[in-house]
Amino acid sequence: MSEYKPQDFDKKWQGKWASNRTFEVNIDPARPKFYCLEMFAYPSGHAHVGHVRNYIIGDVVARTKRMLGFNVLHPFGWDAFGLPAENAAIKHGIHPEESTRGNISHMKAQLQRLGISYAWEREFATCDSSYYKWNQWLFIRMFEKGLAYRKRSSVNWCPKCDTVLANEQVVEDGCWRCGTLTEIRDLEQWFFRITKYANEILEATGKLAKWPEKVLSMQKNWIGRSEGSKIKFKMEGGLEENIEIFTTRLDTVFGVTALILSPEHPLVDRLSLLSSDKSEFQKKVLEFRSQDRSARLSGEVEKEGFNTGQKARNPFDGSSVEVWIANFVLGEYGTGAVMAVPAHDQRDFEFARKFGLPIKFVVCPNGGSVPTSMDQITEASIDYGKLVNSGEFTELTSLEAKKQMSAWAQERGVGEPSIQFRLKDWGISRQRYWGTPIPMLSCKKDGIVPVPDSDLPVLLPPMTNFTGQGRSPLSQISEFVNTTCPVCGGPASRETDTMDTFVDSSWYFYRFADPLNNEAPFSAKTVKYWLPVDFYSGGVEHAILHLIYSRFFARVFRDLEMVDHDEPFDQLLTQGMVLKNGSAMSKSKGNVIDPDSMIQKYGADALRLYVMFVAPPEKEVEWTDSGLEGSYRFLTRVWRLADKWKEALTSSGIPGASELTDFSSKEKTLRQKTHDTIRRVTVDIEERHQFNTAISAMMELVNEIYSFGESSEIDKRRQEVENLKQKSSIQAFKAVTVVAEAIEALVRMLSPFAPHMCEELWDMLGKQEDLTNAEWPIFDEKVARLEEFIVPVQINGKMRSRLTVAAGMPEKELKSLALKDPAVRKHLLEKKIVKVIVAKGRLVNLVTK
RNA sequence: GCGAAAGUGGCGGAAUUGGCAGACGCGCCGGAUUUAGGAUCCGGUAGCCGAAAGGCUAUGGGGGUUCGACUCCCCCCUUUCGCACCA
Repeated sequence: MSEYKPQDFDKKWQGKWASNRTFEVNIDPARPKFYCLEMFAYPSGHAHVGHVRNYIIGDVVARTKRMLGFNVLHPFGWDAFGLPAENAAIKHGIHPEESTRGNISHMKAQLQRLGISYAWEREFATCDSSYYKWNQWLFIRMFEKGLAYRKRSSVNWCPKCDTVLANEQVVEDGCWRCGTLTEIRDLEQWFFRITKYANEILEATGKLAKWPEKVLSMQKNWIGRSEGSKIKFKMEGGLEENIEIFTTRLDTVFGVTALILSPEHPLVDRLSLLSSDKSEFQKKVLEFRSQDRSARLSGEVEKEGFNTGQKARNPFDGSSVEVWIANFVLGEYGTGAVMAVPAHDQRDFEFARKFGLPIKFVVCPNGGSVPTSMDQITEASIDYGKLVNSGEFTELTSLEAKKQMSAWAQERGVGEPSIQFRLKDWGISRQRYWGTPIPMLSCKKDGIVPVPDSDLPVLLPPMTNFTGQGRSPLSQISEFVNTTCPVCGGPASRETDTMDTFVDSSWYFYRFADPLNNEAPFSAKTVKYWLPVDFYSGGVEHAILHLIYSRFFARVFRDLEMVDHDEPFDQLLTQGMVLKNGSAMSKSKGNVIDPDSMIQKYGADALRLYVMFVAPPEKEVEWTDSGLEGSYRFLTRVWRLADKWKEALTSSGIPGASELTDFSSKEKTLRQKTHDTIRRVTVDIEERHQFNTAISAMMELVNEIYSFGESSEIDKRRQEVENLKQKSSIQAFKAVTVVAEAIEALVRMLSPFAPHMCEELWDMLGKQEDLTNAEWPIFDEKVARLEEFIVPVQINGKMRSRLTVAAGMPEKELKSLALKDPAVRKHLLEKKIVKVIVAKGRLVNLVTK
């Protein structure tokens, strides 16, 4: 009798996998490939079970696919640049490089202790110059194509830390690090022209059939396409300008009673000069500008605005309307100006009520009527309907009016159809040290020029003193900043900002295909074989950022003729968090479950199995120690089973189950269960990604093998084979064969979840071949077919009896059997059968009166 | 406010095409084994009535479609997530 002690062999198998290079792969055109990827990790120091869940999900898929005959690429690496390491450097004086490398090696060891089947030879970190070199190379290609450009824009500024913060680093108006209220500053920034692909990316969401609906709808909302028109209103007097507005409700244009500009609108400064009280005008504009962004973040803010005193002419009816400036109109969206239609837009309505603007009703909703007095109405009427008071367009439906009005405006040169997106170009400049240097120079004579490819990478210079003071740490290193212009040879200065780390993560999955390439980011050949990623899993928090950026990069590569696909990820799984005491694990909350201590106590396999068994992968789960113990118990149970049978199973002369006939009914039942389990587990893992039900199917099989083996008759046969070996009776061989079939299939199917134990059992069962690449058990439909069914009999939809019948019994016979059944007859007394429904061998329902 | 998803025993969760609701596991109860505890093995475990046989009620609530609804349709409630002045 041996005992299940994972501590005795976990390390042994991990060592063998590494020394045999079991998970390393090469291109093999003869075999179908499968690229299985989990979102790579930010090396924070310690992985907790929440992180680890994702890696286990990917590992089960990768290991299963390997056994199914696929050439599986399953790599891992590190998203190693970023603020936390730099902040730690400021706080504790440890260089980001040092802390990052230390964290990586610790986390790598954690993943290895879990037995995740990564091709570690492909590992890289984004802070490796051999990786970020290609960020720079790519940046230059994008610059050449006009996809990377510089412009002035407003950014979040923390006055205490004296640095710029990314949008996502501003939490409730304040700096995420020190809580100081952030300000808005205008700075020169580099942008990626993602908006060029906005429409394409949006339209292609329809093709992402294997992505969760939730992620697709988040992306659609984020891109935020809206169709409408741009219309020019000519200013009267004062300025000889047009004010262009964007609207999706051109049908309401006869209801315009004002134009409203955002405080950031380009005309605002000139309008202020025409104002009777310039200083008051400018004061208000500045107030709005500083308030605007923080107001948006905090949610609700009172609508404020003022009349500029200027007027503009509505090209449709020639009416003259006042031009206002208000805080609720966004500068970055559309044209930065809107037409106010208080009768048909709730925001305009509120604004009009507050500031006494006229309200003009021009669209009568279907079934509604035109209000007699505007004083009565309490909210805008936003529904489509029939136009009133709209000149030649009166009586048209909203839809028809939009079309005709748009054409009307276009003919007269006062408007055009327009599509606007909520998505903005991606600002990638970061005034930080720990990131990829932007490979650009500024020369007095030649302007902004890229670093020549031959000078790449622009290495991140050594830095010792992290103060967090002053902007762009790199600007403090004069040896870095001062250089020569590659065009004229004169003095030039380097760009001192670094790239957003989302640039790093937007294409790392291509690099895994060809991680050692020195000539290019990757070769077309390797990427053509391995990409797109077949199965990608990670947290839903990346639904918009990383997953949109990557879709953008794929298209950039495509247009650079480096790849020949549009979409980088075929199938996406977003895994749920692991909670402890109802909330996400975090160091600050002190509720972190450390995988290492669990592995120490129960072994890697029990942890792996529990995490997969507790719920479907997309769901959030609450961590429970007792659940983990249950999984450990199951593994112990499997172990004991194999241990009990190993003598008999390793006897020579046992025929394969498929070579024998005339099994007893008990044996048939176990075989049926074995093959049905193969079917269920395969579908659950491969197609449905319902790992929890795959495991419960295997648990059922184990229960079945136990009850089969516990019978004294079978146990006698087991002993007979153990003692007599090849001289055993055919009956004894049959019993052992059936168990052998079940246990072997079980060990194979369980191995993606519990690879260490299964390797050990495989060895124990005398198998020579390598389990990692062993064949997935083969499902035999004929064996899985039940010979007998239990058919429920209902009367008026209520369960009354069960019939045990042979498979394939004709309807007629089933019906008469049901009617003869005593339990059924009891319920049929004094009742008339109106109808009998037989659902193809599954159920009988008698309808009575 | 808008959008999406979800709501099933004490708990995590099953139910593949509209066809036996509660698979599997946790927990709990009982039995076997054991000097004892632990471990293990076996059995029980939605609620209510009943000694039992059996019956009734149950998938957030209310209606509907159907021979039959956790599953489809309508209304409502609750929870979670996402978006939130995008004109």
